Amino acid sequence: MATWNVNSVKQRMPRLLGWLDERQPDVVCLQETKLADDAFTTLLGGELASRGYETALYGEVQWNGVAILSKVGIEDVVTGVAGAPGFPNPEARAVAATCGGIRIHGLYVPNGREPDSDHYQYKLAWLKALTQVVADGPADQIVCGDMNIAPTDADVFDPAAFAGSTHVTPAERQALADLMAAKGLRDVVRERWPDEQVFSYWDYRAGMFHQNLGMRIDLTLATENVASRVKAAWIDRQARKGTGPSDHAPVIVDLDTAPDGDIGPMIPPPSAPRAKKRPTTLPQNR
DNA sequence: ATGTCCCTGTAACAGGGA
Repeated sequence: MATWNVNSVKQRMPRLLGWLDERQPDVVCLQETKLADDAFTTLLGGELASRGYETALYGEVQWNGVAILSKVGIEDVVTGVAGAPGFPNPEARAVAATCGGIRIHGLYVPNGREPDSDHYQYKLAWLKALTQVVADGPADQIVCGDMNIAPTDADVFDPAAFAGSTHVTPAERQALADLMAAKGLRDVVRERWPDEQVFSYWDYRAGMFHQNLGMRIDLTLATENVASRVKAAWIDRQARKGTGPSDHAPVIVDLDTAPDGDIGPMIPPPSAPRAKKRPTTLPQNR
């Protein structure tokens, strides 16, 4: 499964379709689609259906917008977060569905803008309501998306550069910690890369991506049942390169098809045939 | 520090959001 803030699904369509064909995820959570549901379906419905995806959409005309794409079923769809405030009206920032037996929450958490602003208070209240929804949910859950919070100082390129800014304040980090504690959620990408700089967002401006001056604010959090099935977890930086990228990279998590141990080891036994060595005469790929 | 990109509305730019 994967989560990706695409920053306009209309602008990102060629990149998104190519990426789906390349990575072939079973479930994808999209954020900042910036498209009403009827326009989303007109634009992408056929392309997604031909690839085997069903969709759960919660969009708006101009801002925000979230979606879940799934090849493994999409049941009990819920849009929005029960009990969450609007700003002042409800915004399209959350969609949940059960896909392949896992309750998936695809989220675009409010930005917060400035500490102690109305929008910042909205962000904290919204996260508190989300925490209750997740706490009331089943044992198999994934909470993912653009959380607009860097969990620790290791998740920003320079903590000093973020002094006085949102995304790193103690209150935001505490709200995230409370959300994780409510259901024992694990940050599966950080667990896989405990000592690496792994960013998911780089500002478009000033060559930030080129210099790897980014933040890790797109998270995949999993309950114990699901986290124990994780076989790989990474941020797909390739998708941030080249022409017409989003400012966010996708986060990809591979799950075993059954709880750990049920289908045997993933590493082939020594007797398994090895892949042929590549001939050394191939031209260098540069 | 605000150099980019994306949206809408209104008209080939302004203003908001990230």
